[in-house]
Amino acid sequence: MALNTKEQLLEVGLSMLLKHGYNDLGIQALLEATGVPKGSFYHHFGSKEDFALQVVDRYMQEVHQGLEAALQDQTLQPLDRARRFFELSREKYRQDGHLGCMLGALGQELSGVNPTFARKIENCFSVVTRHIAECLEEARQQGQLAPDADPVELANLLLNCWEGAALRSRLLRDPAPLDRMLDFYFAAATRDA
Amino acid sequence: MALNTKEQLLEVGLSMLLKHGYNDLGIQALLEATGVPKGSFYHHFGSKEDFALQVVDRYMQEVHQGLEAALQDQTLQPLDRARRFFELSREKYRQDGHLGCMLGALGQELSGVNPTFARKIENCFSVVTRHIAECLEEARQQGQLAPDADPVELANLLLNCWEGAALRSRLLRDPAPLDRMLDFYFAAATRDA
DNA sequence: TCTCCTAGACCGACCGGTCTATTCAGAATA
DNA sequence: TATTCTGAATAGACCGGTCGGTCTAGGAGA
Repeated sequence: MALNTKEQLLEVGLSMLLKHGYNDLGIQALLEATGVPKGSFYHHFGSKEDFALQVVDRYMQEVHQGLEAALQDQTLQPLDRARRFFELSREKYRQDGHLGCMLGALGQELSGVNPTFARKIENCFSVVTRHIAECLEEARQQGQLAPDADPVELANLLLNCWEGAALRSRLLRDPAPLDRMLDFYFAAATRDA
Repeated sequence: MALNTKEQLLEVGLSMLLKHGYNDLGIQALLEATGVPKGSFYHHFGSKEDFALQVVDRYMQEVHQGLEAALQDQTLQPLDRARRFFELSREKYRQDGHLGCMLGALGQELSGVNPTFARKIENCFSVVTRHIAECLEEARQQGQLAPDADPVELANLLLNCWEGAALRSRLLRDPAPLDRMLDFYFAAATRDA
């Protein structure tokens, strides 16, 4: 049952962390929600911070699933693959109740005081942009983007703007800002291809 | 001294809130930093939440100063006025140690559980976009933007993307994402004017 | 004196984390 | 196969510290 218990803590912890953020999530509340006793929690995790970092890892597993599903889809043009990834993310946000992106939320909450988390989240962003940049480079080679376009910078822009739209979507509990942002970005990026 | 005490709490509270966020900011720490006794705090503020909401009001006063300084500058073209506002904001972030925008940080941290804050922050964003939209409408009329451009939507896009860049800037303690985002946005917005 | 504000001791609740006892599946031994 | 052994996992009482908030007393200006 050990694996199940840990998995359950991570899974329920993921949704609670998304809603409450880090500091507003009490261990006790998590244990009550899962029915897991405290001893088990501290058997599997060294501390609350360790736990949260592992939740982020789990979150990133899902992100990578989305990246793979979208960016490896050979039936789409490279640029459409990139857009597809964010549309998949939008659907995930919808399932979670329009709470936006956990990386953005934890990044904002913790990066002012906790360098470990700041590095962790920035590293996650950097990994995602790397994949997207590869995809955009392919788009550039196929003429979907201007020949002098910088895929790495374009990928960072895309992700950053997405995170801003995700914040607004969280505030409004409405996915509309996400779509508006994608429309604007892809129209702008392709205009002078 | 009453006014001074309250002002001091708001001012020091502003910088501490920016760095720590809401839940990680203890009343006690604020009182130690200001030398104000607890009784005074609860004389001026009904609760921690009330205090934080007033800090946001104070933050918005500064935002409005920036809006006025930039958007009323008749020596600039309308579109340059809008850009100027964000450049002023960027300079403010720099002074604060590249911690980004307090609205974005509090919005991310609290909007999952606290509807009062969610509404408050969303309202702040909405007020800012309204001013920017007016400015963009002027730009449209002067031919700096396409005749069929939607100033309200463009203003929301601009602010949302800015907030995303501000998050990344906070993570990296580096203003570069802010400038990249402005370059991209204004190039895109003006291209088909 | 009356009102506003300062002053800080004090409160119960809750926080993250520790500790010890117990359970239990499976390896080891015969 | 029956028994013992062992370590991982469960279980929750318990800890000191800190949290936001209350209360009462004192001081200052009208």
